[in-house]
Amino acid sequence: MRAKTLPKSFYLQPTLEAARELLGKVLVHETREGRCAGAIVEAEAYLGPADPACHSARGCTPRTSAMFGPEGHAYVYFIYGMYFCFNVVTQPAGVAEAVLIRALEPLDGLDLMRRRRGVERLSALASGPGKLCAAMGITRSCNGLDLTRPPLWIEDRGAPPGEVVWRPRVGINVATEHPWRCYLKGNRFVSKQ
DNA sequence: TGGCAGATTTTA
DNA sequence: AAAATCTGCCAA
Repeated sequence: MRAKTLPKSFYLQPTLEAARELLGKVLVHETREGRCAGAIVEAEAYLGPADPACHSARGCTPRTSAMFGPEGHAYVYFIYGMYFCFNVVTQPAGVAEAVLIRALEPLDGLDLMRRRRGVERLSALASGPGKLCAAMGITRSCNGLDLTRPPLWIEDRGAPPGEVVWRPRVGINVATEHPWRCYLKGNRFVSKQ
């Protein structure tokens, strides 16, 4: 089956549904170093100002402005002094919700991903939000990019995603009671089962 | 295999 | 001061 880039309209759906629909889709990044890609196997929904764990709950700031922008664009932020996290904006400009991509199954450009990470094991390359950004070469400069075209986009390669489970989100200290993290059951590339 | 400390810098 | 994290080290 030929790969199809997800159209902008894909991102305009309730954020929880977008998170589930993103599982199995393929994130691709092209840089001077080469091209790499991975299938999304784990994601978390962040549901705007009413969700205290969502960055937009503290208003629009220079850091979070991309989440307040149009759907289908990237929201990338820097965390813990050394990692980046990659999100997909899922609502129109002014409605600040997003899906955090938490883990990928590496598909293309495996050597490049290994080099960037300094790790050999395939299952350790992108099994976490910080790891996948390092492996894919996603940094500050990707913040706000339109995900419907190069150099950073998401495509559908027609693979059946598999069984989806919902669990509480990880790495947060508030609103931990909601099962807004979804992943492919039993998948070895997920950050935490 | 699981828990914990340390790394490191941006943000409000 | 805390952060939507990761790694290495230690114990069991």
